[in-house]
Amino acid sequence: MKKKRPSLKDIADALNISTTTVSFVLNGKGEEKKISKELIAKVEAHLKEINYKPNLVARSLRTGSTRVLVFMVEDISNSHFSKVGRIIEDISYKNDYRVLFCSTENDVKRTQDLIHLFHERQVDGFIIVPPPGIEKEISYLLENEVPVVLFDRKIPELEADYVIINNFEGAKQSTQHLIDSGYKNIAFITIDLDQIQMHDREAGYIAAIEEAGFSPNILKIPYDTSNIPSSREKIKKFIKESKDIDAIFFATNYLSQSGLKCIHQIDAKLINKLGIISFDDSNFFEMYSPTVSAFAQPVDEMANQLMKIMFNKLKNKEQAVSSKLVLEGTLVTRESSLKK
Amino acid sequence: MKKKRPSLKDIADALNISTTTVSFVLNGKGEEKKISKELIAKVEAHLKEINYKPNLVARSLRTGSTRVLVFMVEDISNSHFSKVGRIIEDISYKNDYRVLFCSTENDVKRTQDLIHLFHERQVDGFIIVPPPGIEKEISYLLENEVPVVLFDRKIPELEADYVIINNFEGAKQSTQHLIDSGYKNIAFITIDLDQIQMHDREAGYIAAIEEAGFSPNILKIPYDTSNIPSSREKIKKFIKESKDIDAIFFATNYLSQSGLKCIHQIDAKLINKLGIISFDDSNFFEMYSPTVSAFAQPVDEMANQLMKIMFNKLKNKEQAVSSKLVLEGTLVTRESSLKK
DNA sequence: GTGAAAGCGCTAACAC
DNA sequence: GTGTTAGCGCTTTCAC
Repeated sequence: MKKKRPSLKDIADALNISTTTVSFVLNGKGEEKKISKELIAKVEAHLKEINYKPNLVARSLRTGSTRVLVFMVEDISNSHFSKVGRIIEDISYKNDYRVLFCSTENDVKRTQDLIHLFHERQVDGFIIVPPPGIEKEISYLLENEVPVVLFDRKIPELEADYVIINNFEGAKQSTQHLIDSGYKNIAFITIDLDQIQMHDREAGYIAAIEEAGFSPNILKIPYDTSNIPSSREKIKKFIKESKDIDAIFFATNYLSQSGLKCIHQIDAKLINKLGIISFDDSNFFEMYSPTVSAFAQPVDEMANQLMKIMFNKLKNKEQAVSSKLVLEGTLVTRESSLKK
Repeated sequence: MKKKRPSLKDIADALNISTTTVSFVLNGKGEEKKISKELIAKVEAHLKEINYKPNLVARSLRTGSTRVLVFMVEDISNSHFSKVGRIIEDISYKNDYRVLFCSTENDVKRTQDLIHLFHERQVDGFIIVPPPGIEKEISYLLENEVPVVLFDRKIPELEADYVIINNFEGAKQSTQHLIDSGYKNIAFITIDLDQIQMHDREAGYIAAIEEAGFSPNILKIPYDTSNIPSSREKIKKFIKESKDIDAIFFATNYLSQSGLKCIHQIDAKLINKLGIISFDDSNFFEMYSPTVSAFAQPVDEMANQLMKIMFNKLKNKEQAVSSKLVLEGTLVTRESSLKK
């Protein structure tokens, strides 16, 4: 026998008052609406007693707002993204928003599905790390005036707001740091993806290398989450075949982690001969032996700026204040990039 | 200037037909309701042209169903859970359900919030790996006849359905395998959590050890995601201080991974002297050197059974068919548990 | 101070 | 075959 969930009306009937009154009390507008203290107390007691849970679907239909934001990143298990996610979640909770997380796996089809799914369910805003090829869906959201903030990378053709870092500068500084430590034959291992942040990192590496009068040495791995072992093989082959390399700059933190395993598997002592630096920091790098240097993104600042822009959009739907932010990261030097 | 999103009514008006007709076509009931082929085609063309997206909040309010399920696990980045999650997602999609994933971090407060959040938003069903202390919320859901299936562990006091494995048997088999390989001094490293699956694994270990006439040697690590380094220290200390240990059985895959790092850090050659087996498999174990033996849960079968029970509940809300499943896992022997 | 009632966008029973 | 309409549970304007 099915117990129907109590509705506002059931409560109003039980208490012999109107739904309006119950609704006001429920939303903490009792005082404001000058409902008597006693009535408020009575209603609240009853709400608590029956453990009333409002139907948020109905509320959303009425108010047009779900108070839900989505945070779509490449891979939520990547510590860079999950750290930012965590801060975003905290800020949102404080402002009475919930956050749904999801991983796009950098796959357009999947991302499209996710965007439609959430848009149809009326989420209030999107924070997206856009995979290549997603321009159309993003413009669709923009046309429909759904708040969108891009993160980690921008889409140059699009009038969308974003918070990114200066990838070129970061990569250049990282490479320069290896050069300053005395390394002369610095390889760059990156992901073969046509995305602006990857191009910028590569360009930064090349700029530093050429300024120093060295020659670039680049390995590009296909982006393919399902095929980690084959990436490993490529990295191993590359390292084994280029015996003269004395340092490696990895373009992402997950590449660094794969790379470190490869280096270890080739020869347990090899890690002590190579200079290593990673773009993007990771908890793992502090625990590794040797500790691994990294170019760290300002996680806290990024999350805060992201939410500032998002809340601004949420509040002033009309007013299109364009916010395009390029932040600077910091070089975190640890043992792996000291001169060996 | 805000472009209002078109509603069913806008379409009906534009086409000079009723919302009913549009609704039927939209839901693929055109044929069934004997709407003329031409009209169907016309409506579909229009829907496509304006890129109509139904307001699923309104639909949910009307139908009482969101076609969303939640999958709540300890840590979605744990490969055991994410594998099951992936299969669940696939099955759900085929049945036109979406799945939301979230991590409870084994924290009651967080899990309560999550359950309320989703329940108020009217999700259709919950698949939950219950953290200790969550009994009350689960019974609340059950009382409200919300479909719930527990996973990975049961709550003995509760009349909730579940799909788990035979932890006792698995742990016993794993331990026995190490004994059969000739190890005599087998330690068990587990998590200090008052949860039945952990007790069962410990009991299985002890049973095998005592049958063989050996004595148990157990290390319990506090469950605390935020404090991985201190867990590492405990494991290292334990291994260093018990010089006579010749094998270790880890109670979870994440413990095994921590443990392997510890062993490596103590002495790179140590791994070749110790017998190792892990409860729960992981992709990582096949890549490691040596490859790591594990007691694998039947991921595919678990996910399928889980969804079978869930769909059964979803379809027959009334009929309470109790489904409590205890599946058997399989021992996957790899290099780490061969006699050294 | 409190209540009546409209309406958010959709579905589906019923009417014609 | 297609249209009319009630109603899902809630918020909020307006009336008293």
